[in-house]
Amino acid sequence: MSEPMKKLPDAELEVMQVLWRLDPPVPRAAAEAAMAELRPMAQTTLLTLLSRLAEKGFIRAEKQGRSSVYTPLVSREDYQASQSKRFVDRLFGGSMSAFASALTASGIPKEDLAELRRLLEEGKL
Amino acid sequence: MSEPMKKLPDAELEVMQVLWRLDPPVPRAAAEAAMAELRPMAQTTLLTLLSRLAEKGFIRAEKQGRSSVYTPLVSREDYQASQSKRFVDRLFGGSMSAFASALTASGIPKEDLAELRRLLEEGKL
DNA sequence: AAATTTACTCTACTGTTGTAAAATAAAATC
DNA sequence: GATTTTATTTTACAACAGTAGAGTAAATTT
Repeated sequence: MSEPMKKLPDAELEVMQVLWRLDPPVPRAAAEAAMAELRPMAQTTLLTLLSRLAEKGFIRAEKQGRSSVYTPLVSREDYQASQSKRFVDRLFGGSMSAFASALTASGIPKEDLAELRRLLEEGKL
Repeated sequence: MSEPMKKLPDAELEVMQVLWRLDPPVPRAAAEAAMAELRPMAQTTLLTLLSRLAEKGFIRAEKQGRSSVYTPLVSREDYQASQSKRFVDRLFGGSMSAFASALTASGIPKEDLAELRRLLEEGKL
């Protein structure tokens, strides 16, 4: 599902991650606070990124009183799924053996990979 | 291993993929031919990308007679491993359950995911 | 209502990426 | 040795990305 979804630039993805974590619609102040504790960013920078995300159709911005609230239009799950496909295709040409090797050598803790394996089992495979 | 490895832009990664497939050192003409059958690209565009990769330390360029040959300095495996870590961290915050869900919903064939699971098992986990 | 604060939008600037023509240099051919 | 071909480097340039100051408009405070 949703393969032709554009990859977001790093800074925009960070903003999406913040929005996804909060209850929509997310007031500007809440987004600002959450972003601030993630990393320092000028208010206007955040606003620019929110505008760009809205232009791209990833979020909707609405005036709520005098300030704005933001609602993700693309779910985190859909985005993660589409980017996972993209990642496996682009980097491994779809090769699962290459992918598995990379994960094993990635520095991701063995316990985590074991958990991933378990989850893949449970997940109807 | 090798977490602090910079992500390559799409076009440069395509060139690396081509180089990785061939026996090093790769003559310019061979790279050109391999790239051409992957997708159309002006010769000078390829040369620009090779220069940029050399600047970044991903490959070494040497004069062999009148033309150049190129040798990857970063292995495909190392790059794939570092980017896998980066991907899981950035997109899933390290959450294996989110990662597993995304893979399941990604459109990657179930057989492939089953194979991945199997490979993770074999891979000492 | 003047001054201040708040909340955005506009404008801007630097670096990166994708792309390739133009310029240069060296070698091969006429 | 003059000309053409080949190989690479330079230059170029638009779009995108990261960042944030300046400007503007509306609301709040004095």
